[in-house]
Amino acid sequence: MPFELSPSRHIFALVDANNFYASCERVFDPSLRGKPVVVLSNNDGCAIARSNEAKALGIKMGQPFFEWKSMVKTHGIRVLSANFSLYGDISHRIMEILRNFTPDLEVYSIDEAFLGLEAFRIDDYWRFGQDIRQAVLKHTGVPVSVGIARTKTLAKLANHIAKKRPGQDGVCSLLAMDEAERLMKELPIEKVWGIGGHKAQWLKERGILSVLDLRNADDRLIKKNLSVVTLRTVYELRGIACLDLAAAEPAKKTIATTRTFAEDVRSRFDLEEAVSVYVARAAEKLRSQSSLAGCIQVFIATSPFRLHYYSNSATGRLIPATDYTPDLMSCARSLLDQIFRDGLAYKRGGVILSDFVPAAATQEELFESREKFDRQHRLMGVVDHLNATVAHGTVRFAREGASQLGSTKQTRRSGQVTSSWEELPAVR
DNA sequence: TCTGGGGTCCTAGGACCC
DNA sequence: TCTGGGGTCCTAGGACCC
Repeated sequence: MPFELSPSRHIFALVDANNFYASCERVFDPSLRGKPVVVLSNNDGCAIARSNEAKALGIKMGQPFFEWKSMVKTHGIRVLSANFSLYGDISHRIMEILRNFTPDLEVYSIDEAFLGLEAFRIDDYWRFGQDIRQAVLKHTGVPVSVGIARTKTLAKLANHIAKKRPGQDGVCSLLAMDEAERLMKELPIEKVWGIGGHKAQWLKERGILSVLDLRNADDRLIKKNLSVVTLRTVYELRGIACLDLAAAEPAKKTIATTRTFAEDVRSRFDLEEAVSVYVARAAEKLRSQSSLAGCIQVFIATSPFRLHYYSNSATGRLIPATDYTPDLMSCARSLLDQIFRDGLAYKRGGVILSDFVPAAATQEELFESREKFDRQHRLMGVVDHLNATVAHGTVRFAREGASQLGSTKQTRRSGQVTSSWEELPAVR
């Protein structure tokens, strides 16, 4: 058997912010409250967060801006470029508040976390959920919803109910199984964590329509056709925990920096500049988790929405594994040579690092020059420190260029109110 | 005209080996 | 008509997530 079959004795709470990016914007600009708010992706391309008012207008997640631009004036929609440093900062504060409720905390994404509660004696879970909501709202201004249940998948479902069902007041517990069954009967399967469009379609064609149907589905049918991942989901719906709380953040196995360019890039030189910027950024992330990369991949592509789409990538091995930006840039440049074709209008590009080893591990190949390695390591340490403490981009490599080629367009961004002294809000 | 970015896990199928 | 068998390792691509 792949996992234990006994009912879970865990208790999970999933805390998830409501319309997180839109709510963050409202914290520092009260004039956004009560109005439809939409936050845009890089290059102001498409909607990545919507307030409830904007959702009610029919603007979809991921929908391109130009498709609903005409509604902005008529409905008074407030449109903003993404301000990720602000969201990251507020996210961090929320997680610290949640840590006061339990040390068993898994930060699952920028706007949600699982809490392990089985170690506590809690008489009224609904009340407990309300306490969490009020603490986060009071200290950050961001509204959150809380779902409580015996498995992570059920806690996710509970959170969905907490958000959508009137009268829940933002909290829902599925600890009482008969109540859980009643609600499952009403919910369609695509609301389940792990059931995407493809699997939902397949299941519906076989008459499995509600969450309750899925919970009662035949194990063999699920495993044979939809893999063990979905079988695990079905077990979780039955209250059998297959997913544990991951309190420690695991090191990443791949690190990517990819962008859609603000404008077409045509020349080999300009493309190299853009790729170098992405290498520098990816290498910085690599060093922040103390890894060395053994593999680097570079890709470039023209617009997939135009004729004659071209997309290609090249992969190189790094021997020995490294986190040294200049070496990564040299390798990226020769990879770019392999895939660059003249005469095309490039619209996207990126760098992906993988095959990591811990930076602390003894590098057998390094006996040639331990000293050189140490020198490089110190240099990168200084660069990272300056960019982290003074301002990002304080120190750059010549190959990154001085122009803004390959960078993104953000014409509607709110201020750096929490991360820049100059823009700190004044209270009167 | 205008269409995001960064991850994880699993599976199928090819290469290779004995 | 008939074309070994079984194992491992690796990679590309699919599906899903936020």
